[in-house]
Amino acid sequence: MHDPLRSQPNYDRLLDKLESMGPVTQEQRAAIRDLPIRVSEPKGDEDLVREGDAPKECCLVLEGFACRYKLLPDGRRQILSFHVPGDIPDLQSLHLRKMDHSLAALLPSRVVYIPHEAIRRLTHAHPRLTDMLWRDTLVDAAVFREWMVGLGRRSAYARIAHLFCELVVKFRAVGLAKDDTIELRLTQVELADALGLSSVHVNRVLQQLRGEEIIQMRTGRLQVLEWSRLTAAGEFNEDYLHLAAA
Amino acid sequence: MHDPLRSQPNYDRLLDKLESMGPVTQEQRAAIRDLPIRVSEPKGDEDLVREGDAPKECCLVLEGFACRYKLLPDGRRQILSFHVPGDIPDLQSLHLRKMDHSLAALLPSRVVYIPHEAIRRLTHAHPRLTDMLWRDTLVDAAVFREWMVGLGRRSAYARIAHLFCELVVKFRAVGLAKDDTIELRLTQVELADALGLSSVHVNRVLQQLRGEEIIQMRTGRLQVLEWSRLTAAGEFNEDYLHLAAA
DNA sequence: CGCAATATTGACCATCATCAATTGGCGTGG
DNA sequence: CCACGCCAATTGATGATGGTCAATATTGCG
Repeated sequence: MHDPLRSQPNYDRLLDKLESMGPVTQEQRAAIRDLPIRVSEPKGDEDLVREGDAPKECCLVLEGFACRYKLLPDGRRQILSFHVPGDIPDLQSLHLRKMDHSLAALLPSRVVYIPHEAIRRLTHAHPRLTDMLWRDTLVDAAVFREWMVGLGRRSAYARIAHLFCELVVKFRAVGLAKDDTIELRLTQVELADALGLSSVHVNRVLQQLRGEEIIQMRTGRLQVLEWSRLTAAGEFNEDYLHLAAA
Repeated sequence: MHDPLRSQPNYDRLLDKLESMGPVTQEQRAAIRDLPIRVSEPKGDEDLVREGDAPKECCLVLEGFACRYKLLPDGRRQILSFHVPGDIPDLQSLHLRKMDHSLAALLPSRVVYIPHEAIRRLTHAHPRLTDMLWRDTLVDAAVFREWMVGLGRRSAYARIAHLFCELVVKFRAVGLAKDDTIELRLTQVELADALGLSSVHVNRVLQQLRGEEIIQMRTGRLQVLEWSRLTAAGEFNEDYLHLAAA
């Protein structure tokens, strides 16, 4: 579980993301690479952090796929976000002591934990990096807002189309899309929990999207056959992902 | 529209909020009070910032009531958050160039606009203030998450009860609640747009909540008759508001 | 007093949830 | 290599929650 190594080569995805926001100096890059880390390789369906915890470190996803979620008293679940390599899904724990939701790996993944104290020193020493990390949490919030619109106002059909658009764009941004295809290992139950739907209904809408030849879904693989029809179906506009530089 | 005055006494609510997160030194307090501002007094139902804008300043609410929202192509609306005095609803614009949603006053209000450049200088000079402002945007995101759960998984009845709980707690936190009563000037259409419901259905559920003598609602006035039953109905737990110090 | 916005009501209906099987895919142990 | 078992996907039947439409009643306010 513990890994004494430092300066693993795996800040690359995170650095890529930060560089997409603006220039990163050699000094800043070095400061990030020097962050102490603890490596972990969760199996699929394993909680990384739980609601109620007061973690002392943040989790950076190196490989795999993760999500954040909340459980209701009766056991129903709402998935709040999906996370790809380069994301720090619980960066908010740096400033919010107690987790108001849980973080889980959805696939066997590789993550590193970075102590809050180290991040705090980093941010206090490098205001530009602070801005970038802050910005990252703000994009996070922007995605929440877009999901709220879907959950509150869009039909099941549009919601699913929209989520697929978002995932394709996010995967593409981290080099995990081959053309119009992504490796998406989500069960229909997981999709339903993200979309505020029942898995039965998700199943039916997926059949419709396939029948209309807008997408193709085989085991763990989503292929977009007609991007324009998918974005139209989901009323998708990627502005909310704020991929352009700050 | 423009007001050359500086050091208005109205940073009090913001300073109160920051102080609730941790100690604020005299120097930091002075730095905030010295921020240049432009005062504005929007009428009710007036947009302060619009989706697509690239604002060069942030908006601090001094008095009144505001909300953020998104419009769908067909004109339907999803309200994303409500804001009370002391809030900086569009602080995210400091790091996200283009607004992905709009900000509007719901009542005649008083707000000030603070230039991004001034805030940026402030944060780069005062890492502790940065942490606090960052934290504020993180609480914002935490509220989005809780709303997502409501929109995705809770019944109309629970959603409304939950929102009322949240509003009472938020109003109380800024001294705008008298005992169990708040001045809540929201139309049923506005409630519906926040809750992802139709106004007709909101009306019916409100009647139920009144009939059960859990709340009382007269014009612009919400009184909670039985807090325990309201929180139970809404499955409300205020942890997500992160009111306790960092 | 009269307008305009808001709230309320009733009738009807669509979307989506629930429940309960059944089918299919796939890894594993014999 | 094949049968078993498990999980995920699929299907059908039924019904509830909440939407839509349209009319009416209220309320605030100039």
